[in-house]
Amino acid sequence: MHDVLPVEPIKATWQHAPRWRAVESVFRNICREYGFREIRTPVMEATELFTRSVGEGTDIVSKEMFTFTDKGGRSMTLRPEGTAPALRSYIENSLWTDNPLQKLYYIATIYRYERGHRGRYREHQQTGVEALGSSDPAIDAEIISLAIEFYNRLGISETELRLNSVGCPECRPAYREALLAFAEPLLDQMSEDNQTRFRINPLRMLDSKDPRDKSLLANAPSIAEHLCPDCESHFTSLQTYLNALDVKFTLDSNLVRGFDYYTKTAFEIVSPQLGAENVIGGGGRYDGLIKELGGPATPGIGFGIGTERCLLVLEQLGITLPVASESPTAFIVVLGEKAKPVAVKLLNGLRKAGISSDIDYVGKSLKAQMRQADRAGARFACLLGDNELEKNEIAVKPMNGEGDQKMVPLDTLVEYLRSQDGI
RNA sequence: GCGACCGUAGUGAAACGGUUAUCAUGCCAGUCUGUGGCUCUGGUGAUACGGGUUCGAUUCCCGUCGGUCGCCCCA
Repeated sequence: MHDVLPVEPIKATWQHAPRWRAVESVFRNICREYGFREIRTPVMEATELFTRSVGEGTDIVSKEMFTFTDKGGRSMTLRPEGTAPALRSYIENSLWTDNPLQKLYYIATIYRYERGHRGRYREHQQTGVEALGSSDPAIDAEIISLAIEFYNRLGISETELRLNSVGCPECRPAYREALLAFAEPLLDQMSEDNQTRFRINPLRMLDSKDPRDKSLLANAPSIAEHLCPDCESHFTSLQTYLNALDVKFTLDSNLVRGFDYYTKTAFEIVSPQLGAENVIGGGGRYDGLIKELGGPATPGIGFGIGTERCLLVLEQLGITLPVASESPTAFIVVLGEKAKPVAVKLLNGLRKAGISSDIDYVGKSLKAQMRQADRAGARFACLLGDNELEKNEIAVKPMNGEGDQKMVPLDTLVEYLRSQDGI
């Protein structure tokens, strides 16, 4: 876990709130342009939601959930992923009655109980989208191109999109059998992990990074050869759409993702800028999941993007996204007890007029107040002391060499500041 | 869940087992009796926590907590 600060840390410059806002803002804009609308769901859900959707045999459910019992004796879990909560909400609120196709996006904090290191955190943020109600491969392409466009707008152009089809309940069992038959005689030569996978989740054997496993399984049957006609044509069609959108991809028949609910399309996007944790986004189709969770039989597809990992890539690339200034236009410098109430009232007037402004509340000296105005990046320091009070004026000093200090009548300060360029 | 390494002012870094724990930066004040940035001066502020070894522990050992990096897996 980590803090995201208003000041930029020296070592981890990505833990800086303005950078997060910039990334989120790019994501929101793209989602709006692509016709996705925001959904917000609670950070915690009934544990059963995740055990049923993500799958009992997955690492996430078996060892990575933040689970606890609430005062009513119910088992609750901090969401370890974004899809299941969105679908739960879709079902509970019968969103399909609003429109048979729901295109949703979220920016959510995700929790996974695991050992952290660079790029992997127990608490992290994912931005994601879900399109519910369409089995058209064109929407798979839209979702994928949305993700690619997001990276491009951030300035992350060097990415690799890996694509696969993991089949469906029609064709996967046959493939599974073929794979088991191929692997069984080799089992005692494989890694311990893969021997476990053989029993729990055979497809994951393909994803092993162990060199022994890789060579043993090099000639294993490929899912591509076992797809049913429906999955086959969906996959082919998706590739046609991606080509039409000029989205480059690499077919990877070993790509198996860590959720049990995926059907047909599965993809992930990796960045060469990162080390061990190089996946900056991933997703897939989950045509059986909504029904499984108690809703109508409805196809769906979505992805999640790791905000922290994107920020790490940006840091690696030395990219700083433009952010709106947080500096005030005016900083009121107060001298003496008499001026304070006048200054406070003035400050309120400036703010009501939409002019960002600030003042000291810790009894700083004149010099310190000037320094604070400077460090805050204020465009004008407005000095109010006994001399000014006598004449009902205020001294307005530009901080960036925009001319000389001027005496301005108190009741025209708003007008004066507004008349300055750029305000 | 497994393994390796690391925890010193707010931040970033120093300190053969031995004076008052050093430096930079930040912050406060003075230099400038009513004017920011640049000087110079002063002040502020730290050994994660709990045990142990030792005449003496920031330093060595154990535990807890936290962090970093691998494995696994994922964003």
